[in-house]
Amino acid sequence: MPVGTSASVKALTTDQLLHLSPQSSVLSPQIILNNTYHLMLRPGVDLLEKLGGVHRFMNWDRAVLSDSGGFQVFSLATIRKVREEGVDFRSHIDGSAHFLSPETSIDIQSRMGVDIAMAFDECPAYGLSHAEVEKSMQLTHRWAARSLAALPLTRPSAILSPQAGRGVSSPSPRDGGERVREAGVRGAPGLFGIVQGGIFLDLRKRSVEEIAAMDFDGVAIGGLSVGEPKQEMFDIVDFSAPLLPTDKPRYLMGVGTPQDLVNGVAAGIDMFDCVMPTRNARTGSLFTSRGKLNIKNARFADDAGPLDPECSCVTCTTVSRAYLRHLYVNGEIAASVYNTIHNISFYLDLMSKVRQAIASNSFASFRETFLSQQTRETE
RNA sequence: GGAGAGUUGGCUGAGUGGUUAAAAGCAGCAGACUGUAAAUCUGCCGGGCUACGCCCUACGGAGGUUCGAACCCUCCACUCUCCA
Repeated sequence: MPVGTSASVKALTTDQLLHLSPQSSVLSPQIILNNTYHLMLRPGVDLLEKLGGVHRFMNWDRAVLSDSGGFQVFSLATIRKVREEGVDFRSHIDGSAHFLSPETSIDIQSRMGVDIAMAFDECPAYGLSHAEVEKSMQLTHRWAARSLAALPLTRPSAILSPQAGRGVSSPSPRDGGERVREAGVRGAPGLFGIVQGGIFLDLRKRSVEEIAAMDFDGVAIGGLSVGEPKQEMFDIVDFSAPLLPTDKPRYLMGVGTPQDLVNGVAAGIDMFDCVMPTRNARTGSLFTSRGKLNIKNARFADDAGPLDPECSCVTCTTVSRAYLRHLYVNGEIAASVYNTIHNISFYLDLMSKVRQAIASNSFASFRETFLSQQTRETE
């Protein structure tokens, strides 16, 4: 899932995002991420609802998953106070006071009209003690139950998308049975629970059990890639993923590098989101079939070849490395556009290949080949 | 013709006796980026070494004062401004 925090995959128009490649339909994202925290502060949920929800707002007919704001409250480190009811915090934009709780977060996500909402969780910092993480995890569990209870049973009135009906599958009937996703109409969002527990395996196990027992549409592993060593992250993923329900999507939040995705899939993960492809694109770090490269390097100054000969995106099929370097070095806006188009394409292409490999029962060898290619020195 | 200001490392530009191989910015060369306060941040950036230290060359040129000069003095060269 490309990340589009403020209802925008940075550097790209919605149309550009839909047309990353003139040739390949694979290179076209089916879902993007939005962020409750950022959108509630600006432009505000009232406005978004009034304007028909995020889909209509950004002219995006495909799926949207919204982060609940829990992670931002943790990572922005502005003045905040976590209590049982929710979190008091100050806007990083103007310092104004705000409050997020399971109820308010779900309300906002529903009114934004997203397809998948995330439970409101607390993301503990790396380095906290077992006792501290346990306390935080238990709060996340209580908040998970409240998030689920806060989900509207009737679909939001203002959210009608012209070509919708592509929401998440698995319409597990709930009490009341009114949360039915009607064809052509965006219903209430699906809701994913989030597993926490820091780097402690016993806590992760308990968290998986608690979250899996609730009536979520999918389960996410949260609280990772927050500064812990990579090995520690994968110890948690390798341990937790197999414990997750087999009949629900599994989402590893905030991860990661191309290698991380492949390793995550190996562990049993279905979904990922990460700012890496888009942010790195804007800082000149590009992913290719032969490993990562920095387009500003002098060695690309006269390189007339395509960025990645194996890629069919707009960037790789129309301009040279030399031109991309020139744009970057000159600070041209087009550099961010071309680079973002490519990096997202690379990630989408990678996941497409992963799906094919799984379908043809050859994922293990695919993984081995891919990891060796990526670690090879870029020419 | 007269009066004044200036010449600093690739560029712009601080510095006016020692802590100056010389601020800062730019350019250049690398690196980082993992549920996006990021078109951002970090490092290197005269040369050479048997490098956590030493040597050489450097603030227009030449000479001088001084224990010590980019900084003070003399002459020369060049640039700019103003007045006739």
